[in-house]
Amino acid sequence: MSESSNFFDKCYEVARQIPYGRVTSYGAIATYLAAPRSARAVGYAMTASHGKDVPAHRVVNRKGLLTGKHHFDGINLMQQLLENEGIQVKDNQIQNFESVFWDPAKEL
DNA sequence: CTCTTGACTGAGG
DNA sequence: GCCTCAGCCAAGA
Repeated sequence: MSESSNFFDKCYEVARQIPYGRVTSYGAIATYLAAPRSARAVGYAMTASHGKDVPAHRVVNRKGLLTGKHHFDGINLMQQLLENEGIQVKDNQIQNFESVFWDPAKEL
């Protein structure tokens, strides 16, 4: 119980379903939640995902840029986590983005 | 209720 | 491909 907001919980669930070594975009999650216009709201939910079992480091914007890295404990933490999963990151930009991209609306 | 901010996205030049 | 503008949704003051 105690759901702060159903919308947030939905975002967390999808983020948790992201396979290891893969990433997705805010819009992809929003689309999967039947709210393609709520991409910013998804990012907002990720901001509150701290302390939860949500791999928010696997969620980036549509360009594959680590726009949310500043919200982690360290500026390099997000990139470190991604590289730890075998994802190459260069200057906040995920390399081979479309290869590591995981779309919940299609894969799920 | 109104205004502001934000881990976004798409369209236009 | 890059830069700029506008639209959208959710939470907080």
